[in-house]
Amino acid sequence: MLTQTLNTQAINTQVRGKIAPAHPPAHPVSDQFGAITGHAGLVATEFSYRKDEEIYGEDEPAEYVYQVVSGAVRSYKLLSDGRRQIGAFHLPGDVFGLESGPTHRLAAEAIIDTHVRLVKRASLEKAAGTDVLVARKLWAMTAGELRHAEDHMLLLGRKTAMERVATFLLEMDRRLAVAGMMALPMCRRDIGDYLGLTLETVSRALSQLHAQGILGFSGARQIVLRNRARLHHLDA
Amino acid sequence: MLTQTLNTQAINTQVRGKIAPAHPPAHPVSDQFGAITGHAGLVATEFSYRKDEEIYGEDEPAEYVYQVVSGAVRSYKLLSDGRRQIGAFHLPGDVFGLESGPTHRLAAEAIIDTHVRLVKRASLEKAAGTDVLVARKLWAMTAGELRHAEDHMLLLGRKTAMERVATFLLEMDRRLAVAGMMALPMCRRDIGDYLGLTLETVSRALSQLHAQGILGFSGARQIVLRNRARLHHLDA
DNA sequence: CGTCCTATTGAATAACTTCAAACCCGGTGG
DNA sequence: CCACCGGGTTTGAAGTTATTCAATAGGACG
Repeated sequence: MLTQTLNTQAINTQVRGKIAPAHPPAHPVSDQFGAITGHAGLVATEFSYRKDEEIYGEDEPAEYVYQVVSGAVRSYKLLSDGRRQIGAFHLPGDVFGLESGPTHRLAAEAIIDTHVRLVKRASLEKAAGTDVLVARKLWAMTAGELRHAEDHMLLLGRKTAMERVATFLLEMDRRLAVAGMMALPMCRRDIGDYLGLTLETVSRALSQLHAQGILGFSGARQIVLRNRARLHHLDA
Repeated sequence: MLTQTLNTQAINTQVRGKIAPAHPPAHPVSDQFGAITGHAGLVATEFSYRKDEEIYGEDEPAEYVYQVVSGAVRSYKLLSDGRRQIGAFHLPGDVFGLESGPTHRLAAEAIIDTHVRLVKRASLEKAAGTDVLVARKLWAMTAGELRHAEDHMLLLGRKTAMERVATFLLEMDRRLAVAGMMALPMCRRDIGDYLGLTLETVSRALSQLHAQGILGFSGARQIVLRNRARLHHLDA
């Protein structure tokens, strides 16, 4: 597939190794899969998805649990008329698709060409049934997702457009900044659908932050934060 | 305390029994505490909170896990300037305050006079460490909260005011309707802070639904749904 | 070097909020 | 028993924020 070779980020990561991107995120990834697979001797498979390819659909049976090796994934829900709410972005190291019940409650798509590792949900269930530490880890991962969702409800329900964009920039800075610069894998529409805004409103907020010198661009998706303190202040 | 006897809902439930309200909600409550305490022989204490009393604060150590016996509880986050997002309402039978980590990430307050049962978090942790079924149940409860949060993100990020109110009414109808009527324990401001709207917008939406004959009032907080199909249609 | 997709910017519009006043009802006290 | 509070709710009018519709600009890639 030529499309894969078009994405330099995916190539680089794949060439370098199994999981860790070239520059490990500041965020504590600590190999969440390893904590499980190491313990229970589970078999992890690798797989790739092309840009915009669906990984699983909403309400599909949850057969696998995934970890992003390289690339990026969006998890989302749709309304009948096409309005979309992205609940989370999954970046290298992140686990996604983990369910306690039988089905995926959000759909997942690759934002860019993406490599994942995956294990069968059933084998995790089995491991959790015999190993209390595995069970504890699964709970902790779901609880981590819940915390993010709770923070995001506050953003969606009560923050202004500028506050939402500021929060987003700080989150992405924390999760994927390399040498003070972040390479956003997602487009403005994705950001808008994550923040409950239109793509135009996101663009206007970013332009305003740029005009105030709070951030710098080198291409629309390459952003440098020049003043995190002011961004925190805008975050409310 | 006279205040307690003023709330008929609380009285009725307390008189009838420990947990189940007179008319069990369609929603599967199935005594979530019992599934744990029965298994591990944990000691549950009872406690009461008066209207608007704080049960725990945001970021407080999570010492207990609670179950509503009667009354109602709101879980919420605040921004520094006082804007509030209610993440969930907890009604009789619901478990709340369950954390995988060390602290409560939302604050909780009694909406009306409320009775709870509670168990020490540490004893649950201990039980989960020896009994895989308990561990599995705790995970499932957190996963249930996550599902609700994911649905609510869609509402907060992408639904219109009318759609939000319609969703709210259907949720409350499902969870606390008795003989086709629901007695809302919370005020319009609470509803607004749950739906990411102002109390005035909530009131206007309810008035409009009333004018269209979709619901009936007998007092501002006693609502009868007269046409669930049309409400579902408005929900998008 | 052109093409296509994405992003930016502008202007008009719509939805919701804000501010304000009136109303309603449950509870209190005369 | 009734009048009166007072918090909560409804309704109205003006204002604000974000959306929508439209056009231009920018970049990556062939």
